Amino acid sequence: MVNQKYKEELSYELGELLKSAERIVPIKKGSYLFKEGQVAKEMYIILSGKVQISKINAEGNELSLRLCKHNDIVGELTLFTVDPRYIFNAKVIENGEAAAINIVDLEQAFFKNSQLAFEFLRWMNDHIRKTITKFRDLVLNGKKGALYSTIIRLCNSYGVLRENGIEISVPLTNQDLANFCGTARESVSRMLTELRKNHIISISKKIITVHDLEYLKKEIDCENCPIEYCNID
Amino acid sequence: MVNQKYKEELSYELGELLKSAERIVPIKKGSYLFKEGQVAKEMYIILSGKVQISKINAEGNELSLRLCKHNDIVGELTLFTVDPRYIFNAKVIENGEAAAINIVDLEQAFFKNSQLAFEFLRWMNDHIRKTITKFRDLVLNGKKGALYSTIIRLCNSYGVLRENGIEISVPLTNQDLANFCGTARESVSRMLTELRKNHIISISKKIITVHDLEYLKKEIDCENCPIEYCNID
DNA sequence: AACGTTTTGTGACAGAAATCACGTTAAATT
DNA sequence: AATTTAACGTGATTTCTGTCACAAAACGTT
Repeated sequence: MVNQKYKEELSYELGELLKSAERIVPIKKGSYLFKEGQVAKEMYIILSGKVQISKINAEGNELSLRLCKHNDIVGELTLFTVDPRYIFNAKVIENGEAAAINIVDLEQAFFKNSQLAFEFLRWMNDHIRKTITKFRDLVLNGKKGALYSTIIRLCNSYGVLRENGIEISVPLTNQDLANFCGTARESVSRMLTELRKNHIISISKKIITVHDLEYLKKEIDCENCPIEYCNID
Repeated sequence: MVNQKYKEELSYELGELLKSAERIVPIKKGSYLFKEGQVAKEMYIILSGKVQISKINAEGNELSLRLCKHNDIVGELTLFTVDPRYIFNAKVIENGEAAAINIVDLEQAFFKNSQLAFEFLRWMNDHIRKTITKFRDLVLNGKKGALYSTIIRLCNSYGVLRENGIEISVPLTNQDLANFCGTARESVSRMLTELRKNHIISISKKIITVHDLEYLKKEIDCENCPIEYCNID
């Protein structure tokens, strides 16, 4: 049974899920929780630290899909498959711990415990909704729309309110942002320069502070959808 | 209780789901099963006919997300939400019938019946995996990649083997294809012209026949993922 | 068959975005 | 502090994609 120290901080649903957890693994910056193609035996709940989910294509371009933190579930897409293999890379970008849940056990737990299955269904539903709205932004509004949408989502997931705006509390290089947008590093650099020039954002030590979130939202016809669907987790 | 005539054709999982169905509704070409923003009371299983799921943005551009047929589930994203509203449009493009499932009843059914919840979880998991791979193709390989990926998926969902190739058994205009790719109609027209010139495809009466699927797959570095994840449903 | 409507193909052009190149700045390491 | 490495900014150029315009073709209807 798993260490109890995180239990209180978890939502009820995750608490239920965590009862199935086998062990806690430490995660170290730079290492991978799992890599594409590996046989999948476990799904993870991030307890602390940060993990980036990404996919690398044949030309070597990396597409980042999620940036996960405390209470996020990763490796969930391997459930219910005949030959379970991870289809993405999970790179640790900040030290922490993750609870590992054996997927065979979990599938059985779902079967026995409809409360658990129900909560996971709810999570899955939110997750797919989030995924679709995220990609819609990437596809429909060009590269500028992709970047602005990414910044808005980062604010919703990692924003800390400061007197001069919202600070995104994760250091991100231009290349990191480019990977989230499916765009070139140089294009991101140019767009960020323009945003700075117009005092929409400012950047210091790879930390972005957004001074005018409304501007970004207006530019991409943001519908102000609920924050549960508009984040980068 | 629902009409029995379709039961035999359904997979086991859908059969289970269908037990919760309340009524069968006829669907007529040109009408909408539901529209974005409407209060959602029902989820549907398509029994026959075809339904296109799409989203229209502020500028009036339409992005098509799915093209659904027999045994596909639509309207599923409204489950488990506090103020359930449809977030997409479901336009009927071929006459048929759909089984309507009350979402409140269904949520209760999931809670009571873990078998049912389990099967639906499996479906959701496949669905999100499919969604991610689809959008990845749209984002990473440019507009040509988006079109080729869409054609490959259409083959997997609606392809009929002919002596000269795979016939996509749904009439599609260039605009329809453009909507699936998030691209301009004229761009699609040009790309299709080029594919025809190179004898990769041919088109007759809005029906595309693919003569060289391998060419399309090679161009977008297709990994030959399982057909369950590479379709347009 | 004649008509109106929708769809298609294509040229011309403009704007967006990727790529290449390279000097500068910032960060990490010794 | 000095040195190496990584990240950034930006001009120049090329490629890709969208937009506009319009004629031709296909389709549906009477």
